[in-house]
Amino acid sequence: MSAHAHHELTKNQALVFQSLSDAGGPLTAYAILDLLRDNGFRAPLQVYRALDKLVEFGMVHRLESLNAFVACSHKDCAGGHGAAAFAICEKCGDVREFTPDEAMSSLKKWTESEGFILDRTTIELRGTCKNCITAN
Amino acid sequence: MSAHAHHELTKNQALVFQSLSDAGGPLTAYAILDLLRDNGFRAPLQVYRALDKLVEFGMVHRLESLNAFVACSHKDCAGGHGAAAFAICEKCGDVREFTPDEAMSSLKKWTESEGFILDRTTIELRGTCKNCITAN
DNA sequence: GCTATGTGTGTTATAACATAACACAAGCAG
DNA sequence: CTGCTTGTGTTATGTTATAACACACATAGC
Ligand SMILES: [Zn+2]
Ligand SMILES: [Zn+2]
Ligand SMILES: [Zn+2]
Ligand SMILES: [Zn+2]
Repeated sequence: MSAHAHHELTKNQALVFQSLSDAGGPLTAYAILDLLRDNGFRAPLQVYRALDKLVEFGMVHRLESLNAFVACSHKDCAGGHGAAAFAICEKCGDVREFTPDEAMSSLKKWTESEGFILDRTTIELRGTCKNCITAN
Repeated sequence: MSAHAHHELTKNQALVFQSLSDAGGPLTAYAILDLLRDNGFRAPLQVYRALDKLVEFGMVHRLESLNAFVACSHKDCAGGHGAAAFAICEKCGDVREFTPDEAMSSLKKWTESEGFILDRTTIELRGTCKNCITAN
């Protein structure tokens, strides 16, 4: 058994999370809405409210530079984790999540020296992924 | 004289840049539009087109997590610089730009080990600034 | 039982952010 | 002059996100 208890998801939250997991990549709120119309979703708020909770739970991350959302890449992510970073391929749209521990410790040094209380961090790298380079 | 030649700004670009410089903080494109109505601006595109160029020149940075734009904090910034990071206070809206050299070198190590060609980087820290803490 | 409170939901409408498409003007290279 | 590039002005539209209101359900306190 996992050391972390899974959050109890409501029906809408579970549907939104499943859409993101199945997609295997980022989706906009409106793309999720279209995927879930057959499940009774009719309005953006139904998606945004579920996303708000999933982000709060740490099961979904928001990609600020894409205005999109992605399921956390950690298997059965239920409790969230430290800061996440994302490498976003401009060619194929692939998104790789990783944990930038060393970069975060450097950024934290800056915030501490400045007396800035850090709440959350956005780190997004735009570029070209390995596949898209070798494929030329 | 400066070692860097200043970009020749068009009238619209100069007006937009001046608005951002005078503001001393981030502005949305529509806020800039409102500021420049008396100067003949009538439509968002006039602002966005100027902003595109100013960002390209490196004189203005886009804050992804705010959908806003801010003048580069470097005095008479004319040629751009390496990656920038921003500490954004959630209380007062203050934005501090800094150069996260150490964090960038760590992130570059990751991209190189993954074969990811890095094009540009977004680093935005959300939290509470020193002033807002001491002021409680 | 029956309130009060909190959370989730459904719906309509609207706000906020960004781009498409077209026409025209000015500068400059061939 | 012609063709090209860059900037501009305008109208319309597309995309992302929230406001406001009504209702359903569960649960805690009396
Ligand atoms: Zn994650
Ligand atoms: Zn790729
Ligand atoms: Zn700068
Ligand atoms: Zn502050």
